[in-house]
Amino acid sequence: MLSFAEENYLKAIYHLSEQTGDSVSTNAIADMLNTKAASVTDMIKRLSGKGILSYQKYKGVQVSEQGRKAALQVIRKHRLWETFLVEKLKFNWDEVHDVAEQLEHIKSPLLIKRLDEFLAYPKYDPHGDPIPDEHGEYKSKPQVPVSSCDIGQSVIVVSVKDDSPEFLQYLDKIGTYIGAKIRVLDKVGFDGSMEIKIDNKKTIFISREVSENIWVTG
Amino acid sequence: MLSFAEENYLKAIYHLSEQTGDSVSTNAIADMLNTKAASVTDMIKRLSGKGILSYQKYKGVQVSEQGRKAALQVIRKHRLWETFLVEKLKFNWDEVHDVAEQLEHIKSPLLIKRLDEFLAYPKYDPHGDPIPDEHGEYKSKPQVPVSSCDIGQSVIVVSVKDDSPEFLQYLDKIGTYIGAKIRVLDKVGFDGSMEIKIDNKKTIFISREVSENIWVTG
DNA sequence: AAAAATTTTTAGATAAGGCTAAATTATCTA
DNA sequence: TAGATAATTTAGCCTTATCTAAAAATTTTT
Repeated sequence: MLSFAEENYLKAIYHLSEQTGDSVSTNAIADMLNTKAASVTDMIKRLSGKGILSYQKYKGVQVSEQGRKAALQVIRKHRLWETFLVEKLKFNWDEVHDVAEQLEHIKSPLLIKRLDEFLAYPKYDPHGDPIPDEHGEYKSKPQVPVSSCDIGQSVIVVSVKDDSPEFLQYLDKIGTYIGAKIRVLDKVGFDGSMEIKIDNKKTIFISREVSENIWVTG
Repeated sequence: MLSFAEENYLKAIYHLSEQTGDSVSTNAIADMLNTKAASVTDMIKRLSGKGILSYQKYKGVQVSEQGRKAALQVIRKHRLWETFLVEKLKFNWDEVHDVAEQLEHIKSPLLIKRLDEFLAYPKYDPHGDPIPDEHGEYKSKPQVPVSSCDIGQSVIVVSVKDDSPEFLQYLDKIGTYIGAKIRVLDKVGFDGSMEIKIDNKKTIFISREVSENIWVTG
């Protein structure tokens, strides 16, 4: 049984290893969790001792198969709770993260089973991310960042890669949501910004950073 | 902001002080929380320092007004979650306690506000206990233990004072639930047991202990 | 009211989790 | 390839929450 803190480390390390595909560095973990490298080293040792991570001094860590399964269960809980908060309790998608961060650590298999049932077995959370099933299985929709789309392309928003309140509130303001239609009107070579039309209504410019965080499907 | 452990102590002490009306002893707290007197002494000091309890060495503790308010908010959360689990997630009333014990510590005023709304502002939890509102106000139904009823009296079950799975499963087995009708057929002076008829159907004997834990209204 | 029993507190440890400062190892650069 | 720089680990300390054993205070008994 993992503690609250151990689960948070595991989740962060799993996400980092998914991004890079490679082993994860102590500093990267410290940055993500807003903690210090020394604390990370301590925790890495404990999680290695439990068989959750494999670790070589000074060489970074990798998530073991056992760790991967445990991480996916935490992610499953997080995303189910986010779905609950939005679908049932009428939270806005920018309000759910911190609460789900707490709820994901509740220990009760029955609770998660029933919650899943109550939500009618959702496959994606409010940010478009896939919800793993009880075996850790999930399927992602094929998707690419808007930044990689060509001029003239019309696409549908599938997920957002940053779920900070600031970014999500910005998306609300420009009328972008999961399922919205985006047409690429122009790309500015200079700074990578783009001109897009949303739902055949508003035409706006988005920065490169924004275009890299909105993911779409053809 | 109280920690997980502090909230648990406060809740236990509040419940004990409600029962006795008096100041609460270190040992009583240790018993209720399955911990040691020494640990209780430490925690009492910390909670006193925070103004939650008033405390005199060797003389037991009392809950301050500030402590009372904080305790009622934890109890409110606990009972709202229990209601959610039974009403929405189809938990049985004997399955909710441990999960609610975890959920009650989630910190999010918005979550509780929305949960309350989602449940349509329930006044009583699945065990018949009143749910305090956001100001800590609540009204208990007038009620007495079955043990204090007279032969021939017909009453309605309003609440149960023990919410251990064992007791609740026993109540399920004998067909007793919140709202059930009980008629007292006989009282045995020897051991305080009683013969009762439930919903005009089953006639059974219940022990004194059971009759003291089922509360009813005339 | 003194002795015995019980309750409560203190003292000293332990484990989880975190920090700072110093030491060590890797990596980059000239 | 040697120094410089950056990343990582170790060492030592802090806090929270728990424990056992011993000391002190309160109650109960005789």
